[in-house]
This record gives sequence, C-alpha cells and structure tokens, in this order.
Amino acid sequence: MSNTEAKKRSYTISDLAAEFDITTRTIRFYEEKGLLTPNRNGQSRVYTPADRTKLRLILRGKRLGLSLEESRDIIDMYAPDRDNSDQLQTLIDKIREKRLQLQHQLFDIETMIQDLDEAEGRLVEALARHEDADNATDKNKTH
Amino acid sequence: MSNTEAKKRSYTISDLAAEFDITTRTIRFYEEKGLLTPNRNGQSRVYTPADRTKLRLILRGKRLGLSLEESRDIIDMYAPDRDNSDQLQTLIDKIREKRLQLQHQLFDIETMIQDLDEAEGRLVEALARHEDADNATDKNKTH
DNA sequence: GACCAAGTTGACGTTAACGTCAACGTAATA
DNA sequence: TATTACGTTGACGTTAACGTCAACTTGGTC
Repeated sequence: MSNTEAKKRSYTISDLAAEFDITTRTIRFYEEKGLLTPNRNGQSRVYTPADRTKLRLILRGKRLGLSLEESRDIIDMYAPDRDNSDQLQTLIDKIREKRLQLQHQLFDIETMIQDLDEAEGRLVEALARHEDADNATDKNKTH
Repeated sequence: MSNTEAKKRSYTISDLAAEFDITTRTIRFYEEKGLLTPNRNGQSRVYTPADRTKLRLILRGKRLGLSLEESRDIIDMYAPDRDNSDQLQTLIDKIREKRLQLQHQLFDIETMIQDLDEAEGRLVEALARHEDADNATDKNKTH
C-alpha cells in the first residue's frame, strides 16, 4: 500500500517516529536543540532523506553515550562552511579527538566482553554443579 | 612519601577520588545507590582493593553509556549467590544480552570511526584548496 | 459541516546523576 | 589548645533529555 519507509523523498514526523521507534515529541525536541531543521508544508514539518540520516546519526550517537551537543558537532562535520578555514581546522581537531575517544571505547568494550565471558563461564559452572547436587538428591524429591 | 596508589591494602575516599578524577560526593552517591559498600573506621569510609575495582567497573560502564543500574548488575555478576540457581540463570541471561548489546556498539563505533575518517578527508581537502586560494592571492595581501 | 486523525505550540513534570552548601565530628600538627 | 585538613550527613539545586497534557489548527471524508 505504501512504501514502508524506503526510498521516499520526504517523511512526516510520525513516519520517522515509527521507523526509529521514538516519539514525535523527541523529534521536535531535537529540532528545538538545533539538531534538525526540517522544512514546512504550511504548519507541518516535512523531513528530507538528509534529515532522516541526521536522525540516524543522533540515535547512533546516543547508543554510544554521546550527548546531543556532541552529536550536533558530528552532524556539523558533514556540512561545514567551506569558506571558513578556522572552522575547518576546528572540525578536524574535533574529529581526531572524537576518534581517539572512540578507540578508547572500542578497547573498553572488548575488555568488558572478555570480562563478561569469564563471568559467564564461572556462572555456568556454578549452575552445573548446582544441578548435579539436585540430581544427587532427586530420589528424595517429588518436585 | 606514599605509595602513589598502587598495591595499597586500603584507600580513603579522597585517594580514590584523586585517582579516578571524580569527587568524593560522586563516590558517596554510588554508595547511596548500592554500588559500593565500603567498611568503616569509626565514621570514615575505608575502601578495599575490591571496592576500587568496582569503582573502575562503574566508570568504565559510564564511558560506554551504561546507567548506574546496569553497572550494578554487572558488578553483581562477579559475586552472585551461588546457591540460587534462578539468580545464576538470570545473570547468565543478562550477560548474554549485554554482550549482544556491546557487539552492536562495537559495530556502531567502527562505523562512526569510518565516517569520521571520511569526513576528515573531505575537510582536509577543503582546507588545502583554501590555502591554495590564499597563496594565489598572496601577492595582493599583506596579512 | 461535522468529525476525526494528525499535527502544532506552550507549559509544566520527571528522572538520573551528580553539584553545592551548611553544620558538624575527628585526627594530626603546630 | 587552636588551627587545619579531612571526613560526615542532610538538604536543596541543577542539567539533560525527554514525557505529559491542554488547547488549538488543518486536511480529508462521511
């Protein structure tokens, strides 16, 4: 009946809310904070594929623990003012800093996954011993 | 004069605050929330190396965007009640879920690093062109 | 033209994660 | 013993990131 959500030329606010499983309030909030600047059709907001991409960047940033401010910085990196070399250099610096931080985060995650693996191993073992004990006393149990 | 902070048997609250660059208020707050349970010497808190490790886990969790609740879950995985097989199974499930989430996050980070690399490439190029333009007009400029 | 769904703008409420401050206790040191 | 440094417990304030709600408009459609 309708293009689910692929390859549209424009989206309503509830299109995007449904696709990304967030509320329309959230999307308007991002606009208030200057992260999105959709067009208008009369009073209603109309979102372009570029807006949709920005929203995706914001939500990915959230999963990575970025603040909305930080996400805005990253979004700005995609459409900077190419005549302002100061701003360009600032953005480059920010990118390099952010990349370092992400690499640190990569390491943290790998470490935490290892830790979780070890913890799981111990727990599974403890659980197995527990079941052995259950079996050994099963003759006395009805449950 | 003092062991900077390595291989101590116990720590004061400000030892830990200094080491991890957080405030003592933060550490007490984590205790209020049940993430830490230091001993006392009279009125003062005394932290063991295990407490220090927990604090490290909490802060690593924060860098990864975990809430304090989630960090507490993870901490609990290291010292569960081994007689309660229901709890063991619950913890194992939580671990597996958390690992999936972390793997997703790994992917997000790698993607974002790639994106940043591309963005930086474009910016560096734009900057280079800008400088060329500067040079080309340098004969007219004093600045 | 009455109605409904979807959208809009305020305004206010809420939660997590601390910060700030006041008022006090305590231990070592001068 | 007076000072100073460090620690403690409330109590209240703050910020980010939304949720909730009320009152309104607008575009179809029965």
